[in-house]
Amino acid sequence: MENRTKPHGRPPNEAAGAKLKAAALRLIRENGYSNVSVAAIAAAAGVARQTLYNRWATKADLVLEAVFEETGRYAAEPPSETGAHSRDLLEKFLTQVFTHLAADGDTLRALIAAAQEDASFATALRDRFVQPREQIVTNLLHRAQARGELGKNRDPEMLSAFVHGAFWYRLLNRQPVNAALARAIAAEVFAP
Amino acid sequence: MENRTKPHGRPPNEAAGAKLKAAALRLIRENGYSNVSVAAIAAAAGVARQTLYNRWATKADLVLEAVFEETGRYAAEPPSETGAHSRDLLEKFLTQVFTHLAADGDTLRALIAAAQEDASFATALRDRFVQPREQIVTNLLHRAQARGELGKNRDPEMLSAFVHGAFWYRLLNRQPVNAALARAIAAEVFAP
DNA sequence: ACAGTTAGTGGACGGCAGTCTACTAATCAA
DNA sequence: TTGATTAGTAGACTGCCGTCCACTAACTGT
Repeated sequence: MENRTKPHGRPPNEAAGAKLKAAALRLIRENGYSNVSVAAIAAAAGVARQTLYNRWATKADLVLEAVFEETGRYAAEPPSETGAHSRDLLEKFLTQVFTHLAADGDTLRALIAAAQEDASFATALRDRFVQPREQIVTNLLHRAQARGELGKNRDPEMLSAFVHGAFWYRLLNRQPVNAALARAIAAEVFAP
Repeated sequence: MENRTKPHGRPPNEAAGAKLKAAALRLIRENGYSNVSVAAIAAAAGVARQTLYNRWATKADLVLEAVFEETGRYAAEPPSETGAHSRDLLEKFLTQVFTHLAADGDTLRALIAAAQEDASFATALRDRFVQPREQIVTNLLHRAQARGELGKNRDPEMLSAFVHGAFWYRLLNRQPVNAALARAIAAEVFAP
């Protein structure tokens, strides 16, 4: 039911939202997530603090949206077509994710941490970020199984959890998350 | 170089530390980690806030020590001896860890979150909690490989990251971490 | 007994998050 | 033009964290 009741009142200043997202990303990349206060973001955007809270409930929600707009598109490409081996498709996909994460790995760590203290933000993070990526890998593994590149006795859901789990485990323990890890994960998943 | 200079001055009140740990565990289990303030813990222990800060730098450090004293011993048992298959040893070990974690799963999530915002606490958590458990599994997998229960082409370090990663991934995404997961993990690691 | 040293207490302080309120600004409908 | 409605601004307010300080308490060596 489209609630198109043509709202009255002063229209939101779209530029303010954009400036807030830009300021948040810039400040956080410069100083680290926990060293940037909501007040500092609002000040850098030239906007009142309340204007930020009019759009997002917490700093985490703002940053999630800002990061998502920058990197969210990339991982949306499902690698399927060609005749390449599924192992290589998986490695390529993971390498892409890890590469685009290089600039914001610390920020993602902070967002995962924020999700532990805020159930509704956890849902948002899961819906927008975690689930889609998990689904891509699960689909890839199912296809691999159908093509006979993965044993029929393997469990694609569990393996997908292994893959993302290894990624999270490395990330949250401040260990390198790079192309070498992508290669090692893909090799182990498809180890004969 | 043992610094045994027999310190002068008023001796620390050992009971205060114990009361603080007990109060912290009790309050957190009742109300959740983030709903318990340092002031509340100190008040419940009948002690000044500064006394808490004399012993621990943050709430996270206090809680880590309190949880560690309760559950830290359990996972220290390395399952090796018998003639059982390594798959079953792994499942048994994971079931033990998950079971003893049942009461404090939310607390562990909060500690992992705290580690993302505090590098020195991250080190403490890793040294006391994460590393030892990872080592146990890695050793188990190496033994399995030596016994021929795991293919020579498999990578025990990567598999260990898979195991703990799957655990973290489930825990941090608020999904069940129970005996069924232990069974599924062990089955997948040793899938032929 | 007394000086030196360390611990515990109560309270002040600055910084931050998130809420709220009074006021001003922009838009639509009648 | 006027009233209703919504957005933005500035600032107050509460609750929390972590630090700091002045004062008191307990212990050791001389």
